[in-house]
Amino acid sequence: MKDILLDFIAKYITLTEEEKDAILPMDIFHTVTKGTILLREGQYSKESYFVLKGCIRTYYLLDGEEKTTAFYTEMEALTPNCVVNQTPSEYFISCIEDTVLTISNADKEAEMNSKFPKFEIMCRKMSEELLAKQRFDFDEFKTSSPEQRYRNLLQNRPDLIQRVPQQQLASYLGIKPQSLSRLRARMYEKKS
Amino acid sequence: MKDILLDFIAKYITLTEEEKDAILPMDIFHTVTKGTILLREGQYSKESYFVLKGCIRTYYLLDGEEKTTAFYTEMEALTPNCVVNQTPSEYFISCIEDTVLTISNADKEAEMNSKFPKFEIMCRKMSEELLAKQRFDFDEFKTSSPEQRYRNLLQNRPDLIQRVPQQQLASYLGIKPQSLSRLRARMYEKKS
DNA sequence: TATATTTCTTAACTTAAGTTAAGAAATACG
DNA sequence: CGTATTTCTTAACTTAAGTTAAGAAATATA
Repeated sequence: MKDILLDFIAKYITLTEEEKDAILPMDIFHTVTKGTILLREGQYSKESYFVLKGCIRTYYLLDGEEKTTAFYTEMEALTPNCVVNQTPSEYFISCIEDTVLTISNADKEAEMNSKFPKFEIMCRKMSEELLAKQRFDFDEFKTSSPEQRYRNLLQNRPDLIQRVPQQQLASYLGIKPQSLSRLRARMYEKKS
Repeated sequence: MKDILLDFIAKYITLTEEEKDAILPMDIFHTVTKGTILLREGQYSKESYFVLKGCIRTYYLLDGEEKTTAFYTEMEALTPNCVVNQTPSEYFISCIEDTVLTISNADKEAEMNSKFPKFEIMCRKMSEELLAKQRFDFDEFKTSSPEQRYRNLLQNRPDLIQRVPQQQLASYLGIKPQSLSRLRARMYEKKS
């Protein structure tokens, strides 16, 4: 399991055995069961997450309705807005599946940075890449119809369609669950 | 004009007079006229922009149609995806108004970092904040209707509605120009 | 200033998403 | 295993966005 984290880090920087040994005992590994809520609206959390196995989602509660806006699966990191802005969280984070993840915070990051300065360089790179990806995804969303978005998802993250409930997928695609059902029916009858 | 840059930096870090003096002669200030294209699809650029005065936009050319996805005005920074990913640009960047901006690149950033290490800390902070904002905007977009998005824009960036052509605003809102016209007509007849 | 060009608005029609509701399918759980 | 609960699908109807086209308004330019 811990190899996933090291593999991920290896994409950005090269670690010595010493450094690897420094990371693992940091007590950042956690196993959480399906349905666990990691963060609630209104909380002032300082925790960042990195998914090693499983799937978590962020969702807003608007007019009593859950609006899912993002999913994080293996090798994906999430620092909630509330951590960055030091404001109460506007959304919830919950586990869609039994999930193994690392939970970190500013103190632990500082510890990492002092143990090996490369770490900061890695974070910078990750942050930049994430920003670029985020912007690309947003652009793609803006310039696509719901059907195109669904086709994109099929193309790029087919696993999500299997592992995530449709109602959550729907709001992720910016539509209602009924519309997603209909859209899919439309697509599959076109094909035949 | 250069004060705008210093004011912006002051939001993140405190500069000594020496440091201020180090920044200004770096030859990063440029004035570009309305209509200038700073970056074209396909180019491998390494330049980052920071708008001091004026407005620039990013747009994709899809099926011969311009799809505007973002605007950058005073005090906003843009590092194009192609710079981060080292890939050809997927979009264009052009000036909507006569614009004053700084144009920077990795070399100049390195120069800055060596001149005062605080600079790197600032970039990290900015990057994190930007990521949080970007995610928030995306979430808001996903969970809103075109009309809500327009109302949001009226609320949060009313200047854009004045300074940006409607067809560009429309794709920024994820709809067609005709739909924006109609949407506005609908809104204003409701009010009366 | 007059004319050309671009941008914006309006309208009629088409397509697809939102809404409400009911039943089917899948899942949870006693 | 069977029942309860949740999730998904389907359908009919409403609302709004996409499309096509034409004319008005604004802007650029000769």
